[in-house]
Amino acid sequence: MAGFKSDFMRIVHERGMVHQCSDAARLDELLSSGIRTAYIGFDCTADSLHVGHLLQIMLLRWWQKSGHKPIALMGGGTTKVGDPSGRDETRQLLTVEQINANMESIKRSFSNYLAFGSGPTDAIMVNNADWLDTLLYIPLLRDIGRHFSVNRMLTMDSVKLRLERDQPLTFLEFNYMILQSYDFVELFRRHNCIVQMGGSDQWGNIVMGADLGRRVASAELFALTSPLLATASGAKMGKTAAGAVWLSPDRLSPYDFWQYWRNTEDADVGRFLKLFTDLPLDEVARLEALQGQEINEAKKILATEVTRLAHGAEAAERAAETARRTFEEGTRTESLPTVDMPRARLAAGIAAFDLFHEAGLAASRNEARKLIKGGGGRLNDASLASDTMLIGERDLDGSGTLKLSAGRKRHVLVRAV
RNA sequence: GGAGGGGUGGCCGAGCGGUCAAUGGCAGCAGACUGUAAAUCUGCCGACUUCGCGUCUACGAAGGUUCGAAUCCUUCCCCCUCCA
Repeated sequence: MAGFKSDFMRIVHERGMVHQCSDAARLDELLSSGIRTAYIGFDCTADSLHVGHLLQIMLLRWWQKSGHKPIALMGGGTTKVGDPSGRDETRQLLTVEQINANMESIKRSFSNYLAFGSGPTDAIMVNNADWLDTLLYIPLLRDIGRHFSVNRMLTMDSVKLRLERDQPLTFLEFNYMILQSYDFVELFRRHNCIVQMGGSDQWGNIVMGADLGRRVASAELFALTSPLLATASGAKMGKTAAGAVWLSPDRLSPYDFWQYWRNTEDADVGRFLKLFTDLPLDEVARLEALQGQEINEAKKILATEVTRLAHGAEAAERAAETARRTFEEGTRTESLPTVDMPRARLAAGIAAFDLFHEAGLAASRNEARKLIKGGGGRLNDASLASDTMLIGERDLDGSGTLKLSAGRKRHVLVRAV
């Protein structure tokens, strides 16, 4: 691992972003002798990327910062097939409309991480539907299919694991790796792209693409994968009560995104700083050495840095400030999530459990009751004794708002209008 | 096409005529302890509710038997295994 000549290989290895690389020495050589192009493919299965994609995006970011050209490939075509990797069940088929809508929505997330344009190291975005949609079956079989050994395909983890676990695998999904391989070759032909990166579960698919490139285009192609991430206590990255940690602000507010990182386990702080921020390694070393309560400073920096990349500096500062005022000063801030409530209803009084439900702190009235009965409901920072207690105008502060909390971390302002 | 096995709450997995809204584990939420951490302990964990051992919806789908079915029967759908 030591002794890489190229910035990219040195940086991503130092930061622990690499799981496997097909020929690290040769790739290092190529990267130190000119501008190279790499791509990562992103499925359009949801309308937002999430934390699980972040490491891949950071790889592209370092690729570009190291003086090379990144391609973000949108899987407009491959999503119609569905990647069987790492799944026991067939993905639900999405309609073309859904896929296109998802793709449009996902595109926006990249702008903060990559500089797009037409210069030599500017990032570009392409859609594999552009070439996959019009493929003809027989020509594809004759030109590409003959290079694929079913024997070998059956040994690929994505296929093998399904079969070993007696889970069904459709022919449709079986074809995914062929299309992904085709993508790699197509991007080599169109953009002289020589590297495909991705998560470690993509290793097999990527290597197949590299092999195909060698056979049909005499291309020297490389695979580089990132490790599968879990938190120190073993949970998969990026899951919270509300589901995935989305990168789109429409799905998850910058404040909640910031909070996700602020709540990182102690043992993960250093690793996450290396993986998900641009901070120099000596700074990371200093932060992760902090002990006890002091490591909270490192978590705040982590949260703000990651949020800055995802949502911009302004949103990150605002989230940090909101959190500081809320948690450290215990004061109320306008920037907490706010729900409007007609003044007339407050004047009449609203049962506590109703208000918690309507404010979005509980999924149902029942859940709100249980939350409050269990001692987790707070009004203006004071614990609520009864779930049926009426909340009304007298609980408003000078500016006409009151604060509800579910537990210590989730807060909502209710504003009389 | 034939024979056998199976489809249970977010996931895994018990139940196999009533006491089943359904054991247990995981995940999740809340409380205690803390540092907005981890670990640990405690409570909650289908919806509604006049909060009551009340009502409704749920055990692949549709019918049926029964006072009563997740549990039995029939048909259908889907999955797995073996045979052809």
